[in-house]
Amino acid sequence: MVKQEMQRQHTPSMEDYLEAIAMLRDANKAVRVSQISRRLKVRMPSVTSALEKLSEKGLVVHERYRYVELTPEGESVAEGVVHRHEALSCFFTEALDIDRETAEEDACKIEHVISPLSLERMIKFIEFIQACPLEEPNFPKRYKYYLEHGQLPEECLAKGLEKEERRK
Amino acid sequence: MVKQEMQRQHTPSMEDYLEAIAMLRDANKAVRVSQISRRLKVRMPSVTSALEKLSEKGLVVHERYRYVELTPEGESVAEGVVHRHEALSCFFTEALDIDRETAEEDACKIEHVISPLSLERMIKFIEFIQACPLEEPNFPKRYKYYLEHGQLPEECLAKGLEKEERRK
DNA sequence: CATAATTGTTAGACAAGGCTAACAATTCTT
DNA sequence: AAGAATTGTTAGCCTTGTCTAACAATTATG
Repeated sequence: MVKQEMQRQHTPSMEDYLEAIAMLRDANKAVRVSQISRRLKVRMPSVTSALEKLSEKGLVVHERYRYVELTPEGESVAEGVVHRHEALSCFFTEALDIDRETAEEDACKIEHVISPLSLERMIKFIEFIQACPLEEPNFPKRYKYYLEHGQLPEECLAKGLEKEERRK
Repeated sequence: MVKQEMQRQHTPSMEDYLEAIAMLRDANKAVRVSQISRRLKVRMPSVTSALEKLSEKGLVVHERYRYVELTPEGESVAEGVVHRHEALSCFFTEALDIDRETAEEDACKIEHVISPLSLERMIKFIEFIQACPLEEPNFPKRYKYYLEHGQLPEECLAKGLEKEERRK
């Protein structure tokens, strides 16, 4: 097998459709064209034509005028997108202390382009700051202080000074 | 003034062209169509037609068969893109310990879609971990340990146990 | 300086992914 | 169950951004 540029299998647009279908199905029961249209803020004809393409690729099942379903393969693609979305949005809210709305917006864009490695590291990062118990006030707390006050909290400054002292 | 969806002014493609022009100019002296073509891995006619569009928008100056220059406005747009790129790539390498190549690739994609807030927070984050001197082994060091070994370093585990003990 | 090599442009094709207008099927309401 | 309301589809158009092929200008070289 020749080593070739492993390029993303599906376009951002197609990923958005798959993700929307998966999430609507999880929330409700049967997925309709109109719902996808509303959720993605595109007109219904755009949905119809996207579904046709996804059908051809074997990712969804859609008979005219009927509900939409994911095939097992479509399911697994959607799962991947949703997973990336959730990891990203969690990283933005938990690690960077971004508001939920902005975090969601950014996740929606970035989920289509981020590398597996970077995603994995963000997940590891969250695990790490959640697991690592060293000191209180701990890392996220000190970080928030820095965000709010534009400078390090007392205990950091103090330690910083100590260090400088020792160096003399 | 009516509140309206503040949408990104320029497409990812246009931003890529502006960024490439700025960086080529910084590296060399005069920017040619062929250089842009090579750097962005698109064919020359694509460059020509992109330059025409950017000209119409007043972002570049380009007379047929001659060098390409940025207008002051093009300059400032390019500066923004380059700034986002550098902040992102720095965040990936410094904060998440990603290799330079992957960091660059991700930065190239994400620079077109990230919100100003998330970008600002990433910058703040880097400043913070670089400035905060609390303990050694410090945060980035402990994080790397976690990456390599899949579990927290000794001193974290110890602290974690202490905590649990106290709770009994 | 004449011609070869390189660089750049034009013209035209094409794919993706949106849209509107018009029509068709389905579902709701009485 | 018949008409009204809703939902979905078809047809066709538009923009963006790429490409190839063919031609034109510029630059380099013997």
